[in-house]
Amino acid sequence: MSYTVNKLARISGVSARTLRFYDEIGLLKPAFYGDNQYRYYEEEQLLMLQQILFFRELGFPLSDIQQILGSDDFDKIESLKTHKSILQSNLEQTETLIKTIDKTISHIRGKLIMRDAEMYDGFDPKKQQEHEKYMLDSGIISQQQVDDSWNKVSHWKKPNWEQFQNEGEQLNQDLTKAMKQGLKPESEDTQILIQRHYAWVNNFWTPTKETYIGLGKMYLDHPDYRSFYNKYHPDLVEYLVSAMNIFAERELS
Amino acid sequence: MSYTVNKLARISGVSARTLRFYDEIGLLKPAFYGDNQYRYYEEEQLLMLQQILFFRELGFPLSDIQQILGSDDFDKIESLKTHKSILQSNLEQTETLIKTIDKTISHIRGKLIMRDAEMYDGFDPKKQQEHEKYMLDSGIISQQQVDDSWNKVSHWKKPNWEQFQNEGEQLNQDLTKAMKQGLKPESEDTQILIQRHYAWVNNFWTPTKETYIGLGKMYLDHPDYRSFYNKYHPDLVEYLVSAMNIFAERELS
DNA sequence: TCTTGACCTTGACGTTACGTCATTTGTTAT
DNA sequence: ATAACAAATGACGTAACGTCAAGGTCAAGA
Repeated sequence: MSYTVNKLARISGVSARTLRFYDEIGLLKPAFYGDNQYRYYEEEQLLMLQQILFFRELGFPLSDIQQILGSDDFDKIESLKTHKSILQSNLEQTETLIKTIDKTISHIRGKLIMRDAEMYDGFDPKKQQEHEKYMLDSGIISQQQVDDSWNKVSHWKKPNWEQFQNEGEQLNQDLTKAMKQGLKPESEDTQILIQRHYAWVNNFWTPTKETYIGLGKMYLDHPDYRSFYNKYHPDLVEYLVSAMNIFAERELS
Repeated sequence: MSYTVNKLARISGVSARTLRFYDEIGLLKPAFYGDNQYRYYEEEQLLMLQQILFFRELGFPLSDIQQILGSDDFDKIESLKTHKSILQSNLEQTETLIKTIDKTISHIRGKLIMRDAEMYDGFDPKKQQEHEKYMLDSGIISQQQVDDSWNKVSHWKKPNWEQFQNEGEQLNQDLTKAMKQGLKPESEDTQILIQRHYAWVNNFWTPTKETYIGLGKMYLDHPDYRSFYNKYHPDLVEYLVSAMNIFAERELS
């Protein structure tokens, strides 16, 4: 019962090219060649091949496998031991690489959060921290909420940020338009816009009646926010905040 | 301050060939080429190179590095994440490989111990077990000592075994010679040989006066041992055992 | 000015373990 | 006989450089 290349390839799971290559480098010679130069393998070669594949899966280079299969059991054990220690140092190596990757990811994320924190409202990270401090000190939000908020956005992807910024931009434009049209802050249309504002803020945290009013107060108190909203219209902050107060009284608790 | 290839190579720790290669594949072009075709790099390229090397150490292929360095931080994080998961599956893979190696080592060791157990005294493993049983039953050694003995030899390397066998062979020949010369078992020369026998047995376990005598008794009782020593001389067993008894009485306790 | 030695250049082949053609010859089935 | 299939050889491609080889360039001393 002799196997031809493709038959042996199929039953052993390697390619015919591989068998030809092993023949070429002298790792596994066929049992004999036919008059047609065809390679014919037998059981013995099949067993040999299985040994080869075993060591190959362990990651031994073919040259080592050659020498290992020609050596006795003592030397096999030695080879296995040294190979094992190589694998073990690979393990450690890979573990530190993974740690490095983790550190790099959080580093980049830190940069990104800073950058985006600046981008979405036009304030630089230091000012952002001031605002946080203000909100903490004035009891608008708790430290826990600050942390939750950062955790929330740190998982955001690019599209999230873009959508978030677009929503904010659109909202402010719509508010400006409503104000210019002379709509009262308590008007239904404006309140619908404030509903959108509330939902928008929910991207970070969920204000209560009290803290939503506090947020409005911060808009008024802080020159950074004033100048931000002044880009749309000088009266926009007051308009927005009074509408927010009405919304808070009517809808929040 | 422009660096030439070798200078940049030295300060960055890569080879000049590597820099030329990176230029070739467009990964890191020099700041400019001189009229002499020399490559000149500047700080910017040094920083770039350090980025490249960072990702290279993480195991990224150069083609990926190209694309990563051209992408923004979001995509970098994504690349790092996917690379991390690749590394993690490598970890698992390697761990199972190590386990496989361990299993293979102990498998081969098992075979070896069997084979060597046969080789060193010419008995096959089953008979060896009989002898162990005999020695256990007759109180020559304890189960603990049997285990210790196997543990001892299972760490042996090829040279150990060869030396051990050579020592035994030499000792038996010397004993035969002494016997043929008409030396009495209690003669000093013969007792020195027995001293060697005692030391030889110590390769496995440390007999007491009583157990050393028991071992001699086994040599006499067991046909396997008789036929083993008969290869040297039909009277060798009796000669050896009586010398062992004298040694035990005089030297052991 | 000439030479020397250090430094630079561009090839081009070698490495690992095959994959993937292209081309040709051999076998088998209809 | 002819088509379809199987096997052969040969050669190039892969990744990331290492390692020559052969030849230009630069700074410095004689």
